[in-house]
Amino acid sequence: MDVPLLTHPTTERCAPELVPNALLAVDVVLFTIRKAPLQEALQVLLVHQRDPSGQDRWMLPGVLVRPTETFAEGARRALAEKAGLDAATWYLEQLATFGEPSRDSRGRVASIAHLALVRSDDLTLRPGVDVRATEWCPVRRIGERVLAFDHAEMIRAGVQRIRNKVRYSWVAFQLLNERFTLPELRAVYAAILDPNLARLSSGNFKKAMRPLFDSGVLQVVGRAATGRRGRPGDLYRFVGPVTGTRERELPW
Amino acid sequence: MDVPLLTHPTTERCAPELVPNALLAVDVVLFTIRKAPLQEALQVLLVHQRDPSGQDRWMLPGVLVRPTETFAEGARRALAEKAGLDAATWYLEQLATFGEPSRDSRGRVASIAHLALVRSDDLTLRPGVDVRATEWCPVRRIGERVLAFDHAEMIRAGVQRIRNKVRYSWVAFQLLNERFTLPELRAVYAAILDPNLARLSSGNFKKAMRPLFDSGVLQVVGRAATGRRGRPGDLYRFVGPVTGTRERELPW
DNA sequence: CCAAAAGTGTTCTCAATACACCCATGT
DNA sequence: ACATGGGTGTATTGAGAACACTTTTGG
Repeated sequence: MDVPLLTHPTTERCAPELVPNALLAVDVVLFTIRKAPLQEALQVLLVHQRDPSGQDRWMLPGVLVRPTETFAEGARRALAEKAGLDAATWYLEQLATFGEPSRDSRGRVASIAHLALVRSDDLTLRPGVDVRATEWCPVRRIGERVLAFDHAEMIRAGVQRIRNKVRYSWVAFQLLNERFTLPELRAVYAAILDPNLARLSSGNFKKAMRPLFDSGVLQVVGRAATGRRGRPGDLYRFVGPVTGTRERELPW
Repeated sequence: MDVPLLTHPTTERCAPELVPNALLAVDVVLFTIRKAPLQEALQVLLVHQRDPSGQDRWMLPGVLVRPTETFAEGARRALAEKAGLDAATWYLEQLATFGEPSRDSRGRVASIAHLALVRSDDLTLRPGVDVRATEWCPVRRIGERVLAFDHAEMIRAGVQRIRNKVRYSWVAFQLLNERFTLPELRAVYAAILDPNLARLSSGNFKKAMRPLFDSGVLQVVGRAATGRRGRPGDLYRFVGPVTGTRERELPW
């Protein structure tokens, strides 16, 4: 709630300047799809940094929120400062807030975890000043990493969120280039939901995307370059709103 | 993030006690189903209180988070202190965090909005010390109320959350008594999702609940009392976990 | 006896899957 | 030529909706 617990009706009437009781932070769970076996294609950005105990640990990129910036601005700044990424136009949404009283030894810290998605992986990671290293870690291998704070929990929440969201919304396109083929799109769904999905026939997959064609948000824009074996796929472009949702949710 | 932005490596090595930069609060969107026309059966708890500008306004029950309590504990305390409700066993989950830099004139306040559900409405509301009045407001009528802060937005988020969640999880039972009839259960779904759902035949509704009977989480425990017109329905009991989810999500 | 409400069973429809077939490319 | 992978069409199955029918209560 937002009303002072000051039971003293002293400085009533207008803005009595309350005393801050906590630290606000943002952490970002940034996912991308990278060229790897389907099982490990979905990857998350980690940074190697000193944690409060003085140990070097893997953690999510994050910063303390400035007094005048929004959470979203803070999240994008975290990607810029920690990994040299310009996330100005990337998909970003709030995930959940983690604030167990004991989560940080230095005081009460509440961290607003965010989920971010980036198209393709042709990015150059540039570790920030206080960052020793940056890396893409396959989500399936997160268990092998020891993460600082409750960041493992944040990543779990992020995976759960994107697994749900990809089934009823259009966020999958945020993980693809401007122009893409249906097999590439299928690979995104397979990497996020279920590798077995790759075995689904291409015809049935296209039929599942039928509503998108009918509503015109998926448009043919050419033919894929010829380089791999077999017939090259058609190229498509997604022209719908980022926040759009499907009428019927996918059955997988 | 959780690492100090203190670029000075002064007090490095262990817990340098950071300076709080914000106020943490929790607000609760408490829903219940009350005896009213289906359109207005879903209602939310509001309290009448003085806001920072000195005006009396309707708002959600909320409190500032204490240094040693969790967000959930704070949320339950808000219901206790503002409306005299013992929410110790009620369903409660985090919704989202609202923290626009300008949302409170008194400083940077981040409020972690929570969603709570309570079975039935045989509760006695007891306004807290700084509360002028408490009331259940039909969600459909929220537009008529002028709410403090961004609490209208919080309620929108709460409605959206429960509309989604009721379709793939078992939270609907949190809005019913221990023993209930299928028509009562149908009324809950109709009140939350779509009043037209009440026209769905009882047979089809039971078929939609088929998986719950098969898995044994819905058990017959008797026959409803005879008082209304028509045949009384069977009484059921829900014995599944609160956090359980459906395999297949409801088609409505 | 009739109307109203709860519960049962059957039919119809439509969408998801499986599968057979056609097309384009590299070897 | 043929294997590989993309794309199109058709048949089959299974779940949801509509509806007819039985049961139990109050008027």
